[in-house]
Amino acid sequence: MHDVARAAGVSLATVDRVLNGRPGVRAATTERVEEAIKSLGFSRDLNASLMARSRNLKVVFFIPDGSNEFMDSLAEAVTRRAGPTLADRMHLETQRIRALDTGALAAGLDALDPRTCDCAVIVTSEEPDILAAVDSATRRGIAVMTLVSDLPGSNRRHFIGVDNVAAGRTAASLLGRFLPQGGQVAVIAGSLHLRDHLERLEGFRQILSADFSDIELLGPLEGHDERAETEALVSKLLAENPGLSGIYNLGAGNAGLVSALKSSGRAGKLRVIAHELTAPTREGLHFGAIDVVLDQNPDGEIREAIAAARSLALGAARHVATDPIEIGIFLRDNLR
Amino acid sequence: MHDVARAAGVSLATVDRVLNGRPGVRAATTERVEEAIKSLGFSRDLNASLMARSRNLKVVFFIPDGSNEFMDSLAEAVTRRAGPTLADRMHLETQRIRALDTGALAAGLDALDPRTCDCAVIVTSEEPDILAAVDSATRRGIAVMTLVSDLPGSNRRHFIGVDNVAAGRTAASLLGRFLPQGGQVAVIAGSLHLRDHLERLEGFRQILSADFSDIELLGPLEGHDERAETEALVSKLLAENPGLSGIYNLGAGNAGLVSALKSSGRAGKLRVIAHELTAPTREGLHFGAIDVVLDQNPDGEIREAIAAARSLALGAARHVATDPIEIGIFLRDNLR
DNA sequence: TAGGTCATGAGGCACGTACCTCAATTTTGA
DNA sequence: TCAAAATTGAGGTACGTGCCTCATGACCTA
Repeated sequence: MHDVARAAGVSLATVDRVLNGRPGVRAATTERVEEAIKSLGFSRDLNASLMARSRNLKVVFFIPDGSNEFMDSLAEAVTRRAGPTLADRMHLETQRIRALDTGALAAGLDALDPRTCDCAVIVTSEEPDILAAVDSATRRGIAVMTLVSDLPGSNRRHFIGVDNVAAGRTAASLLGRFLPQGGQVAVIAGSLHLRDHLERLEGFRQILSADFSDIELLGPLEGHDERAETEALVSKLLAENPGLSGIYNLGAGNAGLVSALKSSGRAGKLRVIAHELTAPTREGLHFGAIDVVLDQNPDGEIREAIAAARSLALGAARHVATDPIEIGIFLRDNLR
Repeated sequence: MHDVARAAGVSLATVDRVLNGRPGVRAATTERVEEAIKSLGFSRDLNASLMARSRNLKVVFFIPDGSNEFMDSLAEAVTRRAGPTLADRMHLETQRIRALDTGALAAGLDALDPRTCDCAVIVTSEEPDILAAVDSATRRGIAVMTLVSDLPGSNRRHFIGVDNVAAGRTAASLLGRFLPQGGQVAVIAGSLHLRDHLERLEGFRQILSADFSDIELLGPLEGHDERAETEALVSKLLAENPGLSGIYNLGAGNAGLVSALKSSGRAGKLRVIAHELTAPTREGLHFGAIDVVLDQNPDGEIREAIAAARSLALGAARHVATDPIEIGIFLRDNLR
């Protein structure tokens, strides 16, 4: 800061006012300071800054509540990181929001006080009231990031998630190789209104039609990400199609999938691919009912979200670069 | 530190002497201070500490040089991290050491000055002179970590690497599902003297004999991780075994594997699994000569090494906890 | 008992930033 | 043109730690 002040011909106090957006600086002076910052390649020291304020960087994660096990593992990942990141003056808080309750999420965002919260991370579908709440939070000086599913058209500063089209392609590519003789494969989605499910389906179809024309696609069927509904659906599917050779469940409800496979007595005889490494899919892998699980890597997503929050806290940078999240592929044999 | 000093009934200076292992403190006093530290749960602030010394935390990576592309990607991962970590007062340096030149590695370790280097990360095989160099560096106060391959029996503070047995199991599990009719599968290793190769082979055999008894195993053959040798080996293999249905190359030399497959005209007709995502394996995936690549995740390894170095710099902690490195599984369809 | 050694306390400066006050200077508006 | 308002400078304290000096007092040995 001394160097910047000298280069711009101003005092430390003025540099401080510019850096922290405090009033009392003429536009021309601000410009001189910003030029000096750029030409010196100065970048503020987040750790020293937090120390000087004797304040932690606070990030609030809004994660859907309900019966979705993947969301639970996201929340657990936040909890796991909370200890270590505290040493770097970051305070992570988790708020569970009733699934699909956009009003509650909007209210949560509105309640954030910019004096105590620097960054909010939300998992949400695209809804107009969320869009408004994100913009309001941004105006108040809280950086908002989207996780898992993006919110295009909003003022969110960053998005972190996997490439779902690639996930669908990968599922097709594996199933195609698992079934060299061809056969019938059923696709089960949670809902065809969900962007991520649609993207996975798109990728799956792409590769199946391009590379594995011997495979006939059945569905997609909708299980609404629920255990009971998915179980009924799969039981019916298995009963009506004795020749079925594979299933790709690109949604949730895996507990139902596994129990239907078990009770049909055909677990292990069909090739099955599912999403997200959770208790039911782990069990499915372990007992051979599921062959492969594609995982969004919740730990990686939380890790990158935290890294992005630190970059955003440094202020200026309009665009933040993070490592892409890789899709995890799990068989019984490489389970953590 | 004030709280600790008060609780122990000593001055700040004495706490500082204890924390930094400086002389001039009676054993009884040291004990009082350490008790106060434990009962208060005090842990020093690495960022403030580095700032006070106006010094960066220096980590030197010793990475084998030569034609091994995986080692190159490790080095690139270090370079990628160097910028961002500098903001956290970490200075990363890479030294490439001629492959298998244990003398050079030992000399490199011996040349480290504890005043300018806090931590060394080495990739090495098990050799007595390396063991001695590691112990000497540790005595001088430099924390040594092993990467990729461990050095049991040494004073290394931490090991970071993947579970190679699990990698072998995963390869077998995939190949087994790729070949539901059974068939002949050849295994190619770099050298049966390398611990990681042996572990992969062990895992591969485990699963093949347990779950896929229709598959006949050919080999292991040794390609010594070299392009030309591997190419000759695979060409001969393909010529002599017209019925071969799969290949698992658990070593390097993938450029040779791919070109042998191409020139035999059987690329895409055999199921092929290889290791490490590098230029030749990417090309193999892209053109269908390789079906799956198992990757050690060099970026993840470097990330965890850096995190571990920070923990080690905090001193006391005898044991450091890091996230396990997951094996990456790549098909053409989820390439980064 | 004198002289020496060792353990400890007290306090200062430094690191890079935040944020405060007060005074001095410049700009603005009527 | 002059007072009021806005802008800027100067300098202080703080954050948690490292590292230095100097003084003091306890203990040991000859």
